[in-house]
Amino acid sequence: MELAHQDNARVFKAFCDENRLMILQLLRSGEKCACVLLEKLLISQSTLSYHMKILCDSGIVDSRQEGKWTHYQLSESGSQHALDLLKRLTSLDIKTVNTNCCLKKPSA
Amino acid sequence: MELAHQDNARVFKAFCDENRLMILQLLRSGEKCACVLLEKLLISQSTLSYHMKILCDSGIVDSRQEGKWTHYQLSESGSQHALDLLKRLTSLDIKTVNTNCCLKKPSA
DNA sequence: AAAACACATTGACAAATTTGAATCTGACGA
DNA sequence: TCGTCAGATTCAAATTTGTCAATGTGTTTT
Repeated sequence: MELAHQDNARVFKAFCDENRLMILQLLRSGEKCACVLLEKLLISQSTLSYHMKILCDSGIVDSRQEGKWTHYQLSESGSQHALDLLKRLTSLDIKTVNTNCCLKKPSA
Repeated sequence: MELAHQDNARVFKAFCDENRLMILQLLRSGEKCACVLLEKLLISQSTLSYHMKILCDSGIVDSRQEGKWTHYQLSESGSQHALDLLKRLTSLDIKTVNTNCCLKKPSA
């Protein structure tokens, strides 16, 4: 288990860019289409598109097409997955706890 | 509130590199000194030191000096902070929900 | 005191990420 | 059908990140 470090890293890439955090903040108030996001951010249209792709790929955001508009919203399942993952990555694993380390010199 | 996107992004940088995820995984079994981590990873000593600095700066890992050894362990408070942050970043903000968007043309 | 050790820091380079201008695609609207 | 609009994609440039060799700093050992 737990070998998918590459996939796990991708999930958190969603959260380590300032612009993406601003986008998420905007989505906290509900579904938004790209044009609304664009007018609230100081970035170009192609840059927004680039970030939305990363957010969707990470599973944190869902997109919905409606005519020529694309609507984005926070994904509940994606967020839950990220939370579960984060919890797992930072919790002690009782079964394997072992603090033997170099400061305990072999007394042999 | 919530203007510290730069600081928030720093927290999640801890989790978006494969080597750092492997390091966290190793720390799940308890406190480890740098030399133990080094022998389990295929990276140079300076690279390990670079990653440990990022992990400590993000608050996810604490370090403790003991003689010439440095011991690292998961920070419970740092992890909790990351969890709280993630929860906040991905939850709907009931107070400001507003899905008015461009597809609803003004009927004026 | 001198040598060895553990780890941090610096510098240089490679690789990945972020950016906007230009272009492409598909969906309306006239 | 043609022109326009929303947004994705491509491309090249700029920036950031990750890496290791070399060196620095502080500690322990001899």
